[in-house]
Amino acid sequence: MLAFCGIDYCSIDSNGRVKLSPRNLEDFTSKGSDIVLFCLPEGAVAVYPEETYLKIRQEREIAGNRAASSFLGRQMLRQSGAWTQSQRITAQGRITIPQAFREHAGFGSGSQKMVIVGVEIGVELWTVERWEAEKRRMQEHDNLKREREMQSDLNI
Amino acid sequence: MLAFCGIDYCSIDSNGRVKLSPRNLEDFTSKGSDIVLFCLPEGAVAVYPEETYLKIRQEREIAGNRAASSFLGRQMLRQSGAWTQSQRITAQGRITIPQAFREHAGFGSGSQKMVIVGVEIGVELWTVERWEAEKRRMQEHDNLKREREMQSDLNI
DNA sequence: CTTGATTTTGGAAAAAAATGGATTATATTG
DNA sequence: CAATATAATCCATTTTTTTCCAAAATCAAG
Repeated sequence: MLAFCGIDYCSIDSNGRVKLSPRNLEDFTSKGSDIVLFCLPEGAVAVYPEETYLKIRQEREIAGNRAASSFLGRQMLRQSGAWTQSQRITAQGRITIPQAFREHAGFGSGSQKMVIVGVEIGVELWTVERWEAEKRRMQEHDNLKREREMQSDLNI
Repeated sequence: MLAFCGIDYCSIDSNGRVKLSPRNLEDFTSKGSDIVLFCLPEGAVAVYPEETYLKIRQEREIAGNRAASSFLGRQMLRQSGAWTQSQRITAQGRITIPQAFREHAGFGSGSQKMVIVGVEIGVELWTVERWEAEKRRMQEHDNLKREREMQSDLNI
């Protein structure tokens, strides 16, 4: 079975809680129920199993211990610290998105529809509008790429 | 579980006291309840566990051990001396920000809303306004980065 | 050195928010 | 169309946060 695939339309309640589909739940719990929420610059919230996140985190490890004594170093720490939070999936299969993360991803204060997108190594939470926009953006990019490939095939 | 992560909206009272969230409190107390307050040039106050701060300071010392025999050396000592203060977290999980530090970070005299930002090795205290500005600055940087990446994908 | 005033500190009570669970609604499958 | 499974809403309980008050400590003036 492929893990973390497909798209779910579901809802986030006024307390920021999201119920995972049984399929996604299973994918998470098979790696332990510790997860990491991470605000993506794209304007969505990513959810990874903790062990997966730790690997990602290592790849962009900060050089040396000088981190806290320079502007850039502090900014990097701030970036990854502020927009990351670990959590545990509840007994009812729900996760709670913290206030600041909800704002980042464009979720209002009431309960509303949203989209959970599987991204193979975890899932991403999007508002319906932003997901639609992202889909369009990806398609445009692909179209451009197609044209380039066709063009360069002619030039050989 | 990741330490010192996430963002908390909370408040500072008219005496400069801030209540830490249980999550952050736990992260501090696991390293002993001695902490160091440090005014950042970014216009916020950083809070590190004492042992973490000592490491940061050591790194800085290596860079310049001219100490008290030059203008620059004295200025560095003055800088870290004046804008650093050690303290202990109270039994109620509160810390008190000294008057001078409050002014540095832009906190007025009354009680007001503020933001506690996790930075992996400690936390930072920001006024709401300054944190919003800092967020925008980081986001702009990310937007530029995204455009570059997309562009270079087309040029392969 | 003593007294009075002001600031700081700790604690408790009230308010707000988050959590868990259960019931109701919706959708899906046979 | 009915039965089952899944999702969403609502409510009660607990936890957390904030405000307020009293006690202690510090400081200043006499």
